[in-house]
Amino acid sequence: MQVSHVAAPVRTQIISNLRNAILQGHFQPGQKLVEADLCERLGVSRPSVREALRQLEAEKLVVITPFRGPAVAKIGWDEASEIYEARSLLEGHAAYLYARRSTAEELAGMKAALARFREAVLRGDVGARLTHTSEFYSIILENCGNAVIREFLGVLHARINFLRARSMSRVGRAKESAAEMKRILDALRARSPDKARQACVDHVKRACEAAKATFSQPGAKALAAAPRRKPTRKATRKR
Amino acid sequence: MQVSHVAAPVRTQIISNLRNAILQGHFQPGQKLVEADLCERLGVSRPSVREALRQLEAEKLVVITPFRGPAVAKIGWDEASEIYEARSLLEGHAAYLYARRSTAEELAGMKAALARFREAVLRGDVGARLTHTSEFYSIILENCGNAVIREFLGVLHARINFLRARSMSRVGRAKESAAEMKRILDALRARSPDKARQACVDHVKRACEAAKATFSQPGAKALAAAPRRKPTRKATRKR
DNA sequence: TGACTAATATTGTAAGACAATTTTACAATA
DNA sequence: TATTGTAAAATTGTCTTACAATATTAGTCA
Repeated sequence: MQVSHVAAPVRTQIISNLRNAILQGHFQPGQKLVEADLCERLGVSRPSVREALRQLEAEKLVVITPFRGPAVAKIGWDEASEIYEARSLLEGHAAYLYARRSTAEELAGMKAALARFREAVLRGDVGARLTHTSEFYSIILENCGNAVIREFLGVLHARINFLRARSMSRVGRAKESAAEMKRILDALRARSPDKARQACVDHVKRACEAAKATFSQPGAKALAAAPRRKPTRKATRKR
Repeated sequence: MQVSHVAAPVRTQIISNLRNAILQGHFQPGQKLVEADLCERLGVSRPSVREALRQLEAEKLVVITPFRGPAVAKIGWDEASEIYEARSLLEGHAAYLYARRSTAEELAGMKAALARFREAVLRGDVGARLTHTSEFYSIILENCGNAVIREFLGVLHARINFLRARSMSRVGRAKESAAEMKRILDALRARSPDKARQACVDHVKRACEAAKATFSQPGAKALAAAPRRKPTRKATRKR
């Protein structure tokens, strides 16, 4: 047999590195990603970097404009709104499906994740809040029985990650969030698909509203700004 | 003559070519895609081909196994079933959204597409059936107001394209399909979001059942199987 | 026949090169 | 000064070549 464990190909690591860097906000939305820079920073060749960037482009985390190169995807409220809508639909359905399939162990795991989340709220640890929210949700997604939906949601979560971080950093929203998660868990315990869906939809709706609020608040400017392209002069170069 | 809009990077064309070739069944599911072959056939370099393959991998049309290379994605019934489930959810919601936004022109366009579809059914033109079904649906998707949902559905349609072609090739299913599309159109004309959603969900459900039938029928074997290695021997020169 | 080893094919990754294009810097002009 | 046009620099798109790592095939031997 194949001993495997050859570890991930370089390209895979590049993808992980860049994705994490983007999700953790080490790159600002809209920031240009110069290929040569990435090569040097990661110590890999340009073809490898380019292949990785294609993949991230497909995930919508990176936008590549011909001859202008790749940049971290920038998201406006209109697009974020669409994402929340799709998320609501898919996440609600995942919970609907999962309500009939949950096991005691899994529910215990969700309870534990929720407890850790509450703890993080009290502790004021924003990063941990996101981590434990993800733990909570991933139990639903991993076991809902539909990998297609799970993967779509993974992509959507990544795209609005920075919004989640922003709204989750407010204690009020975090506490609300905990209550909503509790309702989801209760519906799952009751094995009620419809209630689980509704609880999820409600949760996403609240999260959406919280995220929307951050779009018109101080501190959001850095993310929303930078719409400046060329002032007025456009095509004049046909030479 | 530089016609401005050069905007056609080689890679983009490679992606289109390969995607079309896969969707039109020029490559069998499971078939290996040897990079050197593709380079020669398309007259491009290996890095370009590899970048294109990454993108198609992200769309799930191609599966790349480390050190074994890319192959056309093969889909089993379990996975297809998940896709139909997600499609039902998203397509239903798209119709729900669109019911409130439709214009007279668009509805006329859908009517025309449906007429062309019926014609294709009578004519026995399987290719045209798919084309016009897509026309019909794309009007809904393009105007439903949610690009995220639209793009997801585009990916899902591509993944089960061959199933649609298979089930659509049966006159019985095609006629049924026309009736279901008519119901969708009627619901849209009535501007009834809930009815539109239901009509779409029903349509997808029937399509799913029809597709399932083809999985256990003669003729399906060629698609499910394909463990055959191509004894092709093309590379044997220059060293 | 079956297992083991060598030969071959293919992929993963790197490095270098060059044309196409954008971006920036700078000079010229009103 | 502000604006416009041009040249230089930077960056991307693509190709070529190269080689190590791995998988696949062929061949050998018992």
